Amino acid sequence: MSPRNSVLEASRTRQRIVDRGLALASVDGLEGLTIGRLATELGMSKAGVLGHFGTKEGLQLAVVDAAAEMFARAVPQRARGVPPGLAHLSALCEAWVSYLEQELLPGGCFFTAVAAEFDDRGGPVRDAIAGLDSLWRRDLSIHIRRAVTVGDLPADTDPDQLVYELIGIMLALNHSLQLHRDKQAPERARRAVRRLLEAH
Amino acid sequence: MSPRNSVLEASRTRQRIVDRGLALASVDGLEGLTIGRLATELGMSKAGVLGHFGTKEGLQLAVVDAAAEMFARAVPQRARGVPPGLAHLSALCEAWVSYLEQELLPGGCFFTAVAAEFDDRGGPVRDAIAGLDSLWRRDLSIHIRRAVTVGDLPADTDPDQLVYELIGIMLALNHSLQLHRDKQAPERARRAVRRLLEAH
DNA sequence: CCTACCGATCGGTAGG
DNA sequence: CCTACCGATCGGTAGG
Repeated sequence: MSPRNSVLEASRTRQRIVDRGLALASVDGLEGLTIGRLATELGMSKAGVLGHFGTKEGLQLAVVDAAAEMFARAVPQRARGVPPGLAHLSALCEAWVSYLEQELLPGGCFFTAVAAEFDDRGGPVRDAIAGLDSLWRRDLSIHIRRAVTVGDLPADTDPDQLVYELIGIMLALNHSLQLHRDKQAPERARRAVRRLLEAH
Repeated sequence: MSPRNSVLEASRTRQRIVDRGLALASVDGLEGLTIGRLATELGMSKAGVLGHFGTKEGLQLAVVDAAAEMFARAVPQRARGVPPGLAHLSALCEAWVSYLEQELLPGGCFFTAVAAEFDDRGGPVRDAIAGLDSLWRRDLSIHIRRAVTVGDLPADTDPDQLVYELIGIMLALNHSLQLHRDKQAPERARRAVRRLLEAH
């Protein structure tokens, strides 16, 4: 009854596949995400799923893209109206903490999971993940330097060091939430961020 | 030529399997660790490998045990001679940083990788990982409290908060090393630890 | 978007 | 510790 869909319907189907794939991959990883399971859960055939992406790697890249969009909406776009400097940096961190706290995906932060998974491999998927992480680090670094320029942070602040420590706080947050279901973790993260930004 | 080995030979074979399994799992995860590949790399049959552990889950648990032993040798046992208090805590952190810096396993820190992998599942493997992580957190917490008692850290120190932030530093270290091959990361970690222990 | 199929590999078992 | 095998599932293709 539903072969040969219109272009619109096809793109809607593609979106459905990617959304479900993102949820599955956040739990089982991008390698554990299988075309067969995705097809079953969506009530489709494997060929129907695969047709939208060509190969499994194509599917994985589409899922990474979707995760990046979700992160962008939840964190940097939330802080858009906030004026540059320490206020903006704080807003970014707060959005970041609450993004992790909300657990929008069943398996916790997608990027933490797939970064650990693709860490030590080569290929386009790993490159996409590393590239997005680099972009985010650069984004953070820019806001830190802006806060220094404005005078909100001392002139001898080392932006890369601060980026490093902020990332650590968020990695620890995801770790505590996922592995120990520790409900105090978000508050610990906020305290750590506060202490870090005050100390500098 | 080699069926029916002696007990000693059997335990040696088992150790060979676990060691290789640990290296493979640090790269591909505990689920990506397959009996077939392990057998091929060791020049054995699949049944020969599986016989030592019964099931794949048994193999996974044995590998987790081996990783815990490796970590214990590299970190807490290194700090054994150091007197309690801040000195001991600092020694623990330095051993921890250099354990990650050395990259004894091809895939980086085994526990970071498998924690992210088994995060959101159930079962004995997840429980083993979470249990070991809890033990290590408790160990750290004890040394922090000891440093408070001795007067090396202020009386209002929150041990769990400090544990949280130390773990973040080490997670960020592994992340930077594995995803970006960042050679400055160990020095950043050391600086972060120093700042953290001085601030308290 | 489907059915029908491919070779390869998975974890695991029987039997020796 | 081996050979020989099991059903299930993997990613992917042919053809419509």
